[in-house]
Amino acid sequence: MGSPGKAELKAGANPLFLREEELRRGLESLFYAYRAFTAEPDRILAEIGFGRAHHRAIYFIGRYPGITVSELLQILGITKQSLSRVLGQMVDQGYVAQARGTRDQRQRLLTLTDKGRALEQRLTSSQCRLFAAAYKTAGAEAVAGFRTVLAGIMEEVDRARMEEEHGGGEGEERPADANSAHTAFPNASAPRDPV
Amino acid sequence: MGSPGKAELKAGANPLFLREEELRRGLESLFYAYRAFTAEPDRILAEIGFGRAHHRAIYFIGRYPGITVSELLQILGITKQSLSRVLGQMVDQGYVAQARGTRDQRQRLLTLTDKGRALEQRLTSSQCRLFAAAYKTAGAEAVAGFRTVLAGIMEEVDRARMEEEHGGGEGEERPADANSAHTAFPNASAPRDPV
DNA sequence: TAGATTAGTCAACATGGCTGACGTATTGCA
DNA sequence: TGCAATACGTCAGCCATGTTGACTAATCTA
Repeated sequence: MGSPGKAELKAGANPLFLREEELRRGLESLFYAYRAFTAEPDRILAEIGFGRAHHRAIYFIGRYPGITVSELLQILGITKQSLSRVLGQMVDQGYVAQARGTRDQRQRLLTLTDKGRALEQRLTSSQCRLFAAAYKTAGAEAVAGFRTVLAGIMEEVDRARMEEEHGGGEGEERPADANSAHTAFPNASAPRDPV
Repeated sequence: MGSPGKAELKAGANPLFLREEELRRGLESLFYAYRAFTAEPDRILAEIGFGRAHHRAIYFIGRYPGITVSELLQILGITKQSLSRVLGQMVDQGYVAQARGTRDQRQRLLTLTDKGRALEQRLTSSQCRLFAAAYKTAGAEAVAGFRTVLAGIMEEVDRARMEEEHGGGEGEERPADANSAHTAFPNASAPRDPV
């Protein structure tokens, strides 16, 4: 505020200026919130020599047990070389287990070990605490708005994946043990868009 | 969902499971949204050999014209060595101008040049478009909730800075030209917490 | 005047992205 | 049956951006 270059925009109660102000506060909020969101996990991970990339992988493996490598790559949006670096460490150190797919033996179905699940829980519960506190203060209505706006910001692919998962099995019609013929990844059963 | 290790949690309509599901969807939404939020600026920046670190610096210099280096460091939460790398490039290439402080000649007050302002506008308007579309779809009420929850997630320091700035001068009682005796950074006039 | 503060610098290192090029096992189709 | 496509892994190297530590110079302030 007080930017000399935008003086003409802020003169009076210019609605364009107000709109940009409003939007800028949104951008900044997202920036600051995301930083807080990653801060505590980063500290936990640093204790064991891991980084944020490990967190992402371990989170989504815990989220979709039996997920294949290529499905995980799609979610993370990184190259297999980048993933392999962190995945290799997590397998070596006993956080992640790999099993050959039964339907397709080329696949490596990824699951968390007990050790991995413990770490994942520690990381996620830390972030959940942060969110739960914010949710409690903000109220249910604000939370609904929060999720709606985030859904509007994210890419359609990601929104679709979340919706598909949500809309999908509420109960047990999809048993997701690691060696079943399908994987737990929502989009996996029918590979509609080949990578 | 379908995690074998949480089978006991998801049996029936366990409220704890539902709560964790709800929270996890929040975590994922933030992750996906933040990625979309940075995607387009990253592409623009890559054109001119800049990265996300440049974006952050140029954004906040545009936001707080006349900001000092140490104030910018506080906002960004990085080391001066990290900042100096990107700041040096931006000064060299004529995106950012430095002026000695008049009150304190040790300070370097940072402002954007016309070239810098043009880039900043290009980056910000890209993000603003994304937000504006999401806001429009979600509605004003959702937007309020969005901002409330983000405020609850971010660190108090950042929340305070945003509030202070917002609550502060609506009009012109704080002329923020680069060589004035104070800086445009909200917390700058009274250094309440020494770094 | 002494010490604190602001800013800048050099060097070295870690993380986590990337590209490109290969190798291997397996699958699926013509 | 045989070959192309697929899934996965790996080696090598590059780049951006964060870190620590040490040190200099200018300037302000008690």
